[in-house]
Amino acid sequence: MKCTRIGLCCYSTASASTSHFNQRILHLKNASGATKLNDALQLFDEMLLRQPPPNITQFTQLISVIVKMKHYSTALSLFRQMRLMGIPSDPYTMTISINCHCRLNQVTYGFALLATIFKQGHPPSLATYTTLIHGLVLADRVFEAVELFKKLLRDKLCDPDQFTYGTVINGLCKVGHTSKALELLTFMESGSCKPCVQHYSTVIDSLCKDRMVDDALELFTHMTEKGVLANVITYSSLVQGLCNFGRETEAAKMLIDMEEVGVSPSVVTFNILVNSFCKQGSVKEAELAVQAMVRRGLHPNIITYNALIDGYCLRGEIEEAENVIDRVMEQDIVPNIITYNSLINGYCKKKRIDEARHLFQEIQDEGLIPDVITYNTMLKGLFESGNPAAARELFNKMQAKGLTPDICTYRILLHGMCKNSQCSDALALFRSPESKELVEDVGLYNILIDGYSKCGKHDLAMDLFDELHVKGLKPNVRTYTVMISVLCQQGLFGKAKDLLRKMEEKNGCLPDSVTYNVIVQQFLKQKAFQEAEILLEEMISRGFTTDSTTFEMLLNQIPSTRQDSPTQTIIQKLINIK
DNA sequence: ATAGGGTTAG
Repeated sequence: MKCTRIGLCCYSTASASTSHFNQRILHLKNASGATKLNDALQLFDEMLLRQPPPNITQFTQLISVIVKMKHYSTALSLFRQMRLMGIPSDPYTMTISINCHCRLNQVTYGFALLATIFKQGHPPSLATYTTLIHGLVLADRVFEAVELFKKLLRDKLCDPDQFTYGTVINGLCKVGHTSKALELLTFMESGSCKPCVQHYSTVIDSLCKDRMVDDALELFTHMTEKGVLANVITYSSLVQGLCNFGRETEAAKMLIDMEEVGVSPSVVTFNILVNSFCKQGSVKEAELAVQAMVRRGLHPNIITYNALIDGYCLRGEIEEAENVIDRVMEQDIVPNIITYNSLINGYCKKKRIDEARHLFQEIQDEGLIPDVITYNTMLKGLFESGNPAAARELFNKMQAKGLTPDICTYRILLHGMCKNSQCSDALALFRSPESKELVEDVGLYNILIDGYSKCGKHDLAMDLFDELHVKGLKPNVRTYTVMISVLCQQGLFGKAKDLLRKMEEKNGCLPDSVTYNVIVQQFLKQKAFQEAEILLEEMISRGFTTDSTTFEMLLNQIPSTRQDSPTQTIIQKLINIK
């Protein structure tokens, strides 16, 4: 096609190629597969070289395809190439560029482009503003996002639409300002841009995550009354919220409810239930839920099976877990690192450390990369099998492989070292510069205080308790329990009792069942029966009960007490509870 | 004709 003059020939060619490009763009929009990106880039090159250049809208459409595939830097480089070829940007391409920069964590650059839009003499559109608001949300600058949103309203720059509201509501939920999100939802209801199921679902989900399941259920009823139909995601969020609170029965009922109104539960919905049953140890119920999903024509996926495997492993039923692996393999589902983490954990719990080590090696030979959780599991197993040296070696190895230990790694290490009479090594690790970032953790102090007290170094334990306050960390119920135990072991019973009162009255930290058992046992050992009885009455009235050790110590008192003595009365009360 | 957001599982 050699058209040297502007004429009919060239015009018709351009028009033919326009529809040709349109077709290919349309095709790409619906395509999926490995060659999609390359095909798009190839088409872009052809379009860029075409004389006369194709319509800007075609470029916009094509680059949008690339953006949807999340190739933001590539999209930006294509805009750069267009500029070099003399194709000017317009408010549409600018908005896409802003979006790309925002996704690449360069919201500041996005605002620079906003200035360019102004300079070009265009008033920015709602889409541009919404993109920037979203950019601020992505950058965790939700306060500024809300300010910009308010500015739109105040200065009447644009009327927000469902996109804008959706972005702001999501941002508010993301930073935990669910009540503000709820206010905005109410504000929408009073205006002309009514909230839809997605807006409600976002807030419902956030309420569930804030542990306010009943508020979530209330909002769910409210949206239904407003005539907005819940979808599978709304229901799944609620199922999840209920399960997190141990309300599995209501969750299962929710599943029935949704089917009655014609919303089909998805694999995700069922997985939430399956997982929840497994976590609370009822793998049997979980298996029934899996059967129910299969009956509905849904296919369990690796997440379903991982839940079952983990459930069996937690119960120590390794054989059952291995059977699930076989079911996975039969269906050509590929196990992932999470599958193996559960299994390794199962072997470790059963003290079958050699099998754990073997599996750990085997998955690496297969090309799977262990994550921090794999290493944490192995470390715990090695310590518990009495091999701190191997644990230490593995800890070095994980760092050499570029994995950053997390707070759990340090807890496992410190606890393991203390248990294996390496308290001073534990403290050295705790003080080492590489763990500096993570040591602002009460849990680590609890472990060290406990460790030092158990090896008789009470002074050091007390020093650590003081240090915790200096660092501004708040002791929790475990810290107090350990400290109470330390004080008792030193014979400072008065101080122990004071601390028990102080934790609650001054620091708002309620003693739990362990706290009471620890202190009661100490008093019983000292034959301070009256003190023990007062505390036993208190713990019973608070709904706690004795553990087996405490109960046994009490029973041992029976021969030396009268029938109507306080001790026997308490024992009778405890029997009634149990 | 072309741009922007949103909720569910290990």
